Amino acid sequence: MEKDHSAEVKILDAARHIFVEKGFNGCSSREIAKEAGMNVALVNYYFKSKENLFHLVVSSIMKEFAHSIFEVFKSDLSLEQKTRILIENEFDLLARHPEIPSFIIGELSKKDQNFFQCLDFENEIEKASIHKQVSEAQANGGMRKIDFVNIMLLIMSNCHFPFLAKPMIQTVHSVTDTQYQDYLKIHKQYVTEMVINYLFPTK
Amino acid sequence: MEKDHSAEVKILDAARHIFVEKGFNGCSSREIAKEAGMNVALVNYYFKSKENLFHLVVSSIMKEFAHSIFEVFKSDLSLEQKTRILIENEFDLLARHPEIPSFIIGELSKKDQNFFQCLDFENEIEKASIHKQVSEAQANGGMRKIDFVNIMLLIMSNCHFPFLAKPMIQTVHSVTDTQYQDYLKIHKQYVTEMVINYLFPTK
DNA sequence: AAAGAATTTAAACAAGCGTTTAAAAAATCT
DNA sequence: AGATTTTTTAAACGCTTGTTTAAATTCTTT
Repeated sequence: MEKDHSAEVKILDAARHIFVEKGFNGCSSREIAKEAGMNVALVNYYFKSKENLFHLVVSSIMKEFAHSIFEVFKSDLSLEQKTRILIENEFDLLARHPEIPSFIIGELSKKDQNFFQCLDFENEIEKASIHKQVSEAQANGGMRKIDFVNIMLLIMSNCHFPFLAKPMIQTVHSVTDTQYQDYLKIHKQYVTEMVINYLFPTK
Repeated sequence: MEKDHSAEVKILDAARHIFVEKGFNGCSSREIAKEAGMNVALVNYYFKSKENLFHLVVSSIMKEFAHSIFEVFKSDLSLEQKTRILIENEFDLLARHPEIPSFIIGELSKKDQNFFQCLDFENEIEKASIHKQVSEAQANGGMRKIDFVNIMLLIMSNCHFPFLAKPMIQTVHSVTDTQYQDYLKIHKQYVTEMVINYLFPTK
């Protein structure tokens, strides 16, 4: 028999919203249940525990963000084009979910690291055979010889940090939300140019 | 009369250690008091409330990091040299306190932004007259014409994110602590070269 | 040494926490 | 329609939270 999922989904949506806004320790099961319009006991009825619900929320968010990256890895493009699209996609995705990076960073720093190894991103990277494409490009001089981890670190640093540091920058430089949007828009262009120039120097 | 500060300092040190490790909502006043070897009531006797103690801890941390930056701003060097030293200093400071960025980012995203405006960084920036130096360098073609906020965003992104993303990268790429240290060491060189090349293109 | 102020303590406060229970309500099946 | 299972509910569980109180202790001053 099929059960009606609406209660489960309502709780999951509310949990995602509240966990992201306040963190695991910054909210209560009752608060999540209230936002979902449900009784407190239903949280544990459907999801066993607050911790388990949190685990599900974080996993689904990380999969969403990882999917966006792996789609580009798997596409049939040059590495330079992949880099451009990667930056474009990250800025777009982050503009739609600007609060996610600080949530992930903040929560992941408090939990043990083995907590999310089940997602198995290494397998996905392998399937996209992006390592091979990088090695070949570096062998024929089309790309600067840098380890793949450092390449991803360079790209992701420049995409994610502007969103992570938004509250910081706004405090330090007295910037409004609208002004910050403008900074982000032009910043994407700077980042693209800087990273491409560095990774593909012969161009 | 002078009071003995040892109890106050012990609590402040314990608070900094535990707040940074577990976040404001991730620890209790009793836990802080226990680490300081004091009675719970002393936390409120000396610091009025947990929130106020937290405020003091965050302010002192942010001043420490800001000081390191303003020292470079105020020095008598070219912008290119300042950029090099800024990156060098940030990587060194972060290597000594790798858990601070994720603490600041994680906690600042949950609190209201006016919370820390009392630190008045804008005044410090003004005193260092860094804006003037940038304008002049950009006028005579020595530096790419980018707003100061975007310049700082470029530099800080590449310094801080590698420390923010450490748990993430280690999960995704199965990297040990020692291996990650090596990635960081070489990454500092990449970042310096990339940022300098981009901000001072004629060199 | 006595008096007064500052510090430290154990105990208690109400409130909120995650989770469980057992009964009520709704839905499903025969 | 009656029986059975699934979903929802209110209430309670023991425990921890930040904070306060009032008594005990230590220190300082006279």
